Amino acid sequence: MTRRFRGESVHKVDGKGRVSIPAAFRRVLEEHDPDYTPGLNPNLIIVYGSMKRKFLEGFSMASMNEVDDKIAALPRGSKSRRMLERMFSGQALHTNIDETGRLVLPQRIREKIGIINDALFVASGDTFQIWQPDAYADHEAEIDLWYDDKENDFDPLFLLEGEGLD
Amino acid sequence: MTRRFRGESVHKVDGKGRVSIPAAFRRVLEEHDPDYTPGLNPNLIIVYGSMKRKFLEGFSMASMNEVDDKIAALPRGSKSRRMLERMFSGQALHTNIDETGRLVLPQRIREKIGIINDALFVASGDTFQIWQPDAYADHEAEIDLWYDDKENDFDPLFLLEGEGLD
DNA sequence: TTGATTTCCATTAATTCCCATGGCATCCCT
DNA sequence: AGGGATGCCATGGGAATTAATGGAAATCAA
Repeated sequence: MTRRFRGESVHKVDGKGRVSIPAAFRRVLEEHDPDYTPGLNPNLIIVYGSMKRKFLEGFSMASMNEVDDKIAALPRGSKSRRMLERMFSGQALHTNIDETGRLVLPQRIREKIGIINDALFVASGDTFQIWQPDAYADHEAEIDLWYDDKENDFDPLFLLEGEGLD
Repeated sequence: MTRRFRGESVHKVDGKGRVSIPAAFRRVLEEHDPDYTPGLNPNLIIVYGSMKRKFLEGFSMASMNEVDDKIAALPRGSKSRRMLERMFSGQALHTNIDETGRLVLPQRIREKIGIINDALFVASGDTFQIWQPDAYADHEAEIDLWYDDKENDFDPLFLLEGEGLD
């Protein structure tokens, strides 16, 4: 296993849709782009998916290839395969980071998830998510509630022991 | 399992957030970083977690990978998994020790646990914790309270027999 | 040809790098 | 056993770099 995305941070989005990608994420994208060489700009895929989805998902080239391969292994014409293909082929955008470390989010995509001035980047294993900050807070509220029930010194690692937890 | 963290000590934090990591801890981090080679600087992950948590948790690469794998084994979309992913992917920081044996704690993280001039490092099995010294004292007091309930000659090792787990 | 998209340059704050010092503990040599 | 010499450890300070962000000029595209 190589290096994963890690961390969260908020960045400004300007009128043209430009956003800085967290520097730490850039390192991962570079490392996972087979075409990358120092001095060049790493590629990545932004998946926006259906209207239901309230965040964007960023894939390194390596992770995307992995997903593509898995999809390709599904029976041709199966419903799952068609669904996945639509999402990861159609509802996705191949782009790259520019020399100043920024990514351009087209207006249509920004509108879809309600981003205006700020974008929240959150690492999630071998992909990362981009949220409109308030939407993320709402989304996480449920988890927070559940967590608030726990003892003050509850260690989430306990969940790894996987007893009867959901 | 190999060598574990052991001991506790206080170190200065300067204006830039630099703190020396206890030398003994460094040895463990080096040993547990698959990418480490003499002359290089070992990587580690600092997990800061939710607002509730009053300390930082330091993971060697090996321990972190172990945790990542266990998380990946949980059912996708379950509350536990999302909770853990948020904590160990989002609320965490991948960093490394510099040539002088120091670690940099970004301001945001220092503020979160109230660290100003000093940081207390406490070993805890295969991870270690970083506390604002006074906060740790309070925390210890709670543990002492619990311990005071036990008989005078209560041997903590008795807990290993796994009777009344809580 | 007008709005949108890229490039290129500029600024400031944050982060990293490099060099320096004093304190201990160890080693070693005579 | 004395007395450096050696080396790692904990810290500090300043210089050099990178990161994040803004704005204007140059290109595209329909």
